[in-house]
Amino acid sequence: MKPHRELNIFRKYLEKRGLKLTSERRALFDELFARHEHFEADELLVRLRTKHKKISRATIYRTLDLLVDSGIVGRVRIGESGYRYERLRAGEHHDHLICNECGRVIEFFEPAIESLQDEVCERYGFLALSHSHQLRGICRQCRPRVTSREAGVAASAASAASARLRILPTA
Amino acid sequence: MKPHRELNIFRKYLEKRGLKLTSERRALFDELFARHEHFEADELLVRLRTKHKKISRATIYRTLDLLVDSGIVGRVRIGESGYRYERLRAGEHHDHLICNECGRVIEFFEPAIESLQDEVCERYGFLALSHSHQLRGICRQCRPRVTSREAGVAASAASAASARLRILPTA
DNA sequence: ACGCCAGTTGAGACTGAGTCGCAATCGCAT
DNA sequence: ATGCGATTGCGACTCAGTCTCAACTGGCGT
Repeated sequence: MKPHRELNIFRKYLEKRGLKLTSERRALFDELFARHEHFEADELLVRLRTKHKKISRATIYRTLDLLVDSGIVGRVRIGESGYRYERLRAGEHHDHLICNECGRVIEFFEPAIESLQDEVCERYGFLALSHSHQLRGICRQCRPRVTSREAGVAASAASAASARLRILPTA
Repeated sequence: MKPHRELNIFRKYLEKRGLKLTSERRALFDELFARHEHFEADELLVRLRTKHKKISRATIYRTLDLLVDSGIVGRVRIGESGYRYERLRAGEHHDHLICNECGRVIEFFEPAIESLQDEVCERYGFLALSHSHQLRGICRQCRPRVTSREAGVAASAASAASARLRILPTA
């Protein structure tokens, strides 16, 4: 459970470019690996403020940048505004199903999609460096609630959606 | 070429909910369908400011909301900040390849990916309402330039990337 | 163990994108 | 032409994230 592995990666990352493992960076790292898989910058700020020590917002963001750069943490654009961060297990990769109702984030991995992506890239001579793939909608838990609540517009949208399974191409 | 079709959709959309086709909405619509496939809100603001009439930022955003809601225009989160809009040809749908170097946006459509998505949703009992799928990297045109410029770090990243075609899972 | 100094921090000003409230104005059905 | 609900522009506001800079500190060299 102890994130020895990640800490070492981070340590080495810092060392390699003459950066320091300050108490703030350490505290942030610990908080992050204490429990949370997904989190937002301000969430961390509050959490650290109340629990441990006060760390300025600037430092949170700066440290998060380092963690992202070192590959330990991923930065995702989920939802309407701002970023969301998530721990990255080395080598692993996944995409997201995001519930518009409860905000739940479901991770999924579909190798076949990945290889089709590769194919698309080849087709266009495109060298992919990263990708972002999210589906937004209603999760299993929220579906009963939603369909019963909004019988009108939403229901027709929902039924149309279930026929084609994608209706409002957000991207 | 004249976007009669879209104008009518918009007109009907407004009518249906007792909204008005004001000169500002009309100007925005025209500008949008004059040429541009992809654009940003501020781009429109500037364009309209200089060319035709002055339209406030608030109105730009408000009108864009209507256009998105009416299904004529799509709102995409591309790049680091803010939104990007694009005209939507009815029924069509596509995803994006975005070049980190030149900003070029390549549209692609891969039916097989779409149906795999549907499958994933089914697996999780998830009702998809929209999706967003983007690959970031280097486009064909920029590849020679980039690899020659940055022989070191970038090159190793690039070669690693070409082996697996995705390296830094951004989402 | 100590000192040094590049790297780091916090505070708060700043930015950019987008939203809001409200008084003045306009579209359009009658 | 009239009336009134919809719409506009303005500017103030929010929110997330960045920047500046003086004060502070980790950890290498001795």
